[in-house]
Amino acid sequence: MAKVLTNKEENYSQWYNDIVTKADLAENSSVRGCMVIKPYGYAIWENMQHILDSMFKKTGHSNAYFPLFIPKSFFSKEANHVEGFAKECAIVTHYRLKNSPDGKGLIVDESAKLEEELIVRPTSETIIWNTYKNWIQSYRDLPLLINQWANVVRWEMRTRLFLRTTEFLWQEGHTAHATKEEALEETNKMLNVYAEFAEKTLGIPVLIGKKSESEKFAGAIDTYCIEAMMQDGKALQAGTSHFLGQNFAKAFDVKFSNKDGKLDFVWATSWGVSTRLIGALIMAHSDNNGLVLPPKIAPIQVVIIPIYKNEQELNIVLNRCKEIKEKLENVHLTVKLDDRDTQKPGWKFAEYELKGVPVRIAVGPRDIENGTIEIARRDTLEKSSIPYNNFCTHILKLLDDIQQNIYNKAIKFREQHTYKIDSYNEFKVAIENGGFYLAHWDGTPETEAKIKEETKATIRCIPLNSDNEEGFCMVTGKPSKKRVIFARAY
RNA sequence: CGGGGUGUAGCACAGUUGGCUAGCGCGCCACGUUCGGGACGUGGAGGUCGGAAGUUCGAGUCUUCUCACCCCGACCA
Repeated sequence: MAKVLTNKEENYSQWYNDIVTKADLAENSSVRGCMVIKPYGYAIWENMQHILDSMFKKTGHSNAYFPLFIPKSFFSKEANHVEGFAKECAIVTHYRLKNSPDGKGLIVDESAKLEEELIVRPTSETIIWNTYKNWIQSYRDLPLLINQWANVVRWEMRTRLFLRTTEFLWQEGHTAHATKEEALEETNKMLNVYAEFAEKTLGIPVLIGKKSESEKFAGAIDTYCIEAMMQDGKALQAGTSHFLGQNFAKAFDVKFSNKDGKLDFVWATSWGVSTRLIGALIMAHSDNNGLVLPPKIAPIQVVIIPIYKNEQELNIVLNRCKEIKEKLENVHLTVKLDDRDTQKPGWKFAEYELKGVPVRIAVGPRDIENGTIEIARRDTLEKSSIPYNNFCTHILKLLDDIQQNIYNKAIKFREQHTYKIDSYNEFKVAIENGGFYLAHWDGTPETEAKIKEETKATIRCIPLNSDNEEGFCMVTGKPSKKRVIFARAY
């Protein structure tokens, strides 16, 4: 087979880019730092949307939509928030163009300058809280549980397909609560929704934890996150859930009357995941033959490829293929029958491997004769021949196996690349090979900054699900109550 | 914004100290043989060599300017 992908071990970035482009997920657009998501890539995103949406509905959330543009003044009402985002905003200053006097195209009409500039949202806290102010008067209006599916723009210096683009798609939940406890519970609940989605649907094991002060969201009291390990040993933040305290309520003056008739500021949370999850999916599971998709998220779960030499064989084989397709669709699988006569079977095999389709069925004259079908699973690349009778049950079980196996493989990889470490000198050497390092830290931003500067590693999170352990900071030797996770990150 | 690099066919590239009609591979089109792991043969189409100016008898090649993109840093879901 012709080599189509860069070897993962040779050049991880190139391998990643190859998969994104060759599996037909996305490409760079001519617009600076922006990405065109192609139909196959978008289908993955749509599946994520559907599954997440149903999880949000179950937890009582509703979808709504807020404006793309945020007046600059809204944006600067929360001090930490503005500081965090000011450096990466796209700003609308004018609303009209005119013909250039020299006849060479269009220029900005200076007379159409906006009185107040509009910011293209990098996140919607400000516009949403400005709106919530009018929606909330009483404890009877709470909790307010809203989610938005939207695009946002962050003017990043360097971009990478799916992982960091100037414009990206995401969902952002913004909730308002009467009490601190309830808001904290919401923060935690949504973090767990994300963790469950990552693990059960995407097959990506994640660590749940809290961000350090320097890594937390601009404007949050606490930021919680799910962190995943990619196959080069680097960490990827796959989702965040923020406890915003009363920061935004105070900035936008959102008060409500409680049951005792007293005025109080509401408590807030926000949480989001983005198209970055597609990048996570690629980097967590793919191999040198291309993408490997967990069945639950795959746009095509089973592909059927007919094999034939002449028209007579084609008729027989194609009839069998159509039967197979119908039976699989009856058990609610997404099936594609690729009966194009413009590509040959070998080409199609390679193509669907590149695209990560979990199960491939091939049917040829030999199978018709023997009463079998050939099935190949993408995760292990194993092929086998099974009887045509009752193949549906077999496929359903196989898809479950694949879903589970992909997750098991990923968690095994993470375990093999997670280390407890106590010596900073050893850490400096070991971090070069990637991986997660559980180490003691004295809790100060200074030490964190020193480690980042010297090793490019950051604290990914302070894990929530691990036991306390007395120890001493690997850098300063000061006492520590718990190990935190260090890694290099995307 | 600093440091480095690249612009030649849809993609990936070669093109010598300036020289004749600008090339290879993949892909594309046609025909034939093939079709159970990205088939092969023969023929064919496709280029203002990123842009502008300059040097020269002559520029893909040299000079200046300019634009775009990529990589490394700072920033970040």
